[in-house]
Amino acid sequence: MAGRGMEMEREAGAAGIPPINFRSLACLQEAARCGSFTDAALEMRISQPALSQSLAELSKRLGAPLFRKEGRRRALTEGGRRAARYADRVIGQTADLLLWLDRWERGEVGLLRVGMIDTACLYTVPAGLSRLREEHSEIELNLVVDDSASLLSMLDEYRLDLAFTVGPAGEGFDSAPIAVEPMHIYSPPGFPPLEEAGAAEEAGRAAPEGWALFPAGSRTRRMVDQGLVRLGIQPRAALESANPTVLRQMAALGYARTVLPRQVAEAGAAPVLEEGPLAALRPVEGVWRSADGLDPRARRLIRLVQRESEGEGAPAAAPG
Amino acid sequence: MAGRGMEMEREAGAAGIPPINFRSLACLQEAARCGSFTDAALEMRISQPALSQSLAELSKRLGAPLFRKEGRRRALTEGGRRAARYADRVIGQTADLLLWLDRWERGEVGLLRVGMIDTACLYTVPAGLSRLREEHSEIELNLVVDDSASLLSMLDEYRLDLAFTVGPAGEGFDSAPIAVEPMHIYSPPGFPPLEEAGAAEEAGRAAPEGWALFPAGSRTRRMVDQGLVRLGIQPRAALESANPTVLRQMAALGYARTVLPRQVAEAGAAPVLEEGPLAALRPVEGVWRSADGLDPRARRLIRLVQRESEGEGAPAAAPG
DNA sequence: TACTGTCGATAGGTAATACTTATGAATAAG
DNA sequence: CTTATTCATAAGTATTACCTATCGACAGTA
Repeated sequence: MAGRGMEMEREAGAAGIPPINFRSLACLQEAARCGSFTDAALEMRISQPALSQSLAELSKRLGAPLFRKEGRRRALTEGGRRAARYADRVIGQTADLLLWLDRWERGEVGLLRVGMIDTACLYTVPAGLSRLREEHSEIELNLVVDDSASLLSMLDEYRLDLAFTVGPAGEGFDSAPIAVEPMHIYSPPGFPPLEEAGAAEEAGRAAPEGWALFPAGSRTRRMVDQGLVRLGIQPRAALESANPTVLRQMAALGYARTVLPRQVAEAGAAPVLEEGPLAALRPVEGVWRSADGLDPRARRLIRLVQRESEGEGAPAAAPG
Repeated sequence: MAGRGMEMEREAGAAGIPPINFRSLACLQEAARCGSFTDAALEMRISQPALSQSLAELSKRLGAPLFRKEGRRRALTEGGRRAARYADRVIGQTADLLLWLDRWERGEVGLLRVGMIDTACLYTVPAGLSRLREEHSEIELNLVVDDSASLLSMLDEYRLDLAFTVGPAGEGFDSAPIAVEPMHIYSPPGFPPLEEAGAAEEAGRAAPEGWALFPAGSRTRRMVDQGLVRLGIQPRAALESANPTVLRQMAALGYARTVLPRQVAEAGAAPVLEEGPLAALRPVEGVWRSADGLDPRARRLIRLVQRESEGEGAPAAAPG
């Protein structure tokens, strides 16, 4: 007893299912259809003995005779007919699975879990999402709106396949550029000019007007703060919200200055806010785990979002 | 290019179905259930590398990744989940098939096509048939009533699995004894005694009374004719019918003498016929093609028929 | 930081399978 | 009786499945 080490005793392999090969099921199917082993073998492009042996093996493994001799031909027994119907079903289901998997690989079906920041959800992505639903209604969408940091951790925990966040994404992620949003300072009408505000700070007096800003610690807030510093402004946050619409509303009501992507600021019915200088250029990216590569459905969405926002933001480079 | 002769070009093997092995589906099923390759391999009683490779092969053949790396473990992809559900279905159906085939082999389910001659249907077999339907309601019965010769040719043409006929069955058939029916001459009350009839024949006069007999050419008729000859009788057939009830009725109405199995003759409400001498011993047998062996369902039926008719006919020997 | 245990992948080798061609036996047809 | 057809068997090779041994990656821990 040389060779194949037999340390492991094998008794009830798997669930008692014998090692049936799909080819033998296809053989049975063909043989049942053709009514002849020879023809079935021709049809399957294997030799007649191969088919013959395959069916003999199958019969042995199923533990029942599938054919009986009838003249020099072989005819299905009742068990054989049943097994053939079973083979039809199984092969049909397999073909279905293969078809689905193929379409899945191509990104035509399946689940796509997308996270996005508010402005992406409000302005950048929805046109692309609509197109995706039009063109690929069989892609099931799960949407999450949150801030960039949360989205990235969800991505990392495999709770998302794709996130539209403020770049750069960082270690372990790949990304495709989607848009660059210019963020300007917006003031309510009648507010004192910005110069004066800066001068007040310099003179050691408290600036009279507060700011409505993204939450401290958020990516956007960091960019905005840096931009304002470059402009010589040290803003006092009178209100913080992750919701840019809230910020605009506060500014529009005259409570505070704010810094917003232009799209948000201009979204109101009337242009109630006065656009000040550019404070930051906020890059929005489509982000995914580099370890797993870009999900085909996500790739489709990114392409559609880029196409829909063409000319609006940055010139989009093709993803992944 | 030595070895394996490759005369046959292979292109689209079967229906494009790759050679998937059921073991690999069971591997997928277990891996999905356990959430760990190692545990799944233990569960399946194969080595971890075997399972790992089996899944890699499966993935390759299905043409889609089934798992993704998640830490040092592997987690199902969406395609993997779908494939796992598919594996569940297929393995379930296979288990069902195996179960059915097993019960089929044991003769507990399936189709049984039985042919029988009139008297068998009327007296010999029905008790056993009832028992079979009681004990094995999942055996589907197809019944045919015809004469022995027709039944045997149906048997030969694979249109029956079992026939109860007048023996002996002959070449290519096996049989089990069921009963031996004594066939007597039965005369209507008031008919001239048999001696006179025989004497009339001898004297060259036409016998005044005719006979109601089984059809010329039938097995039973041949036996009856021989029996009557041995009794010195050359019967004139006034009426022929394959239906023994018809023969009895004709005799009961006083039109003719007849030769019937005693069961048939005594079946009428009142004993209107007078039993004469024994003309033949008709053996009834359960018959099947020797080439295919006795169908398990047929075996069950034969046993039940023999048990039910115990002591009535011949002592029954166990079939095949 | 390095040590250590766990999980899965890879390498090398053997057994089991699946297929090939060549040929034989049984049946059907001329 | 001869010939053709259909499937089974035999002998040999390629492919597949599985084993043991070992490695690399990761996570927990000192």
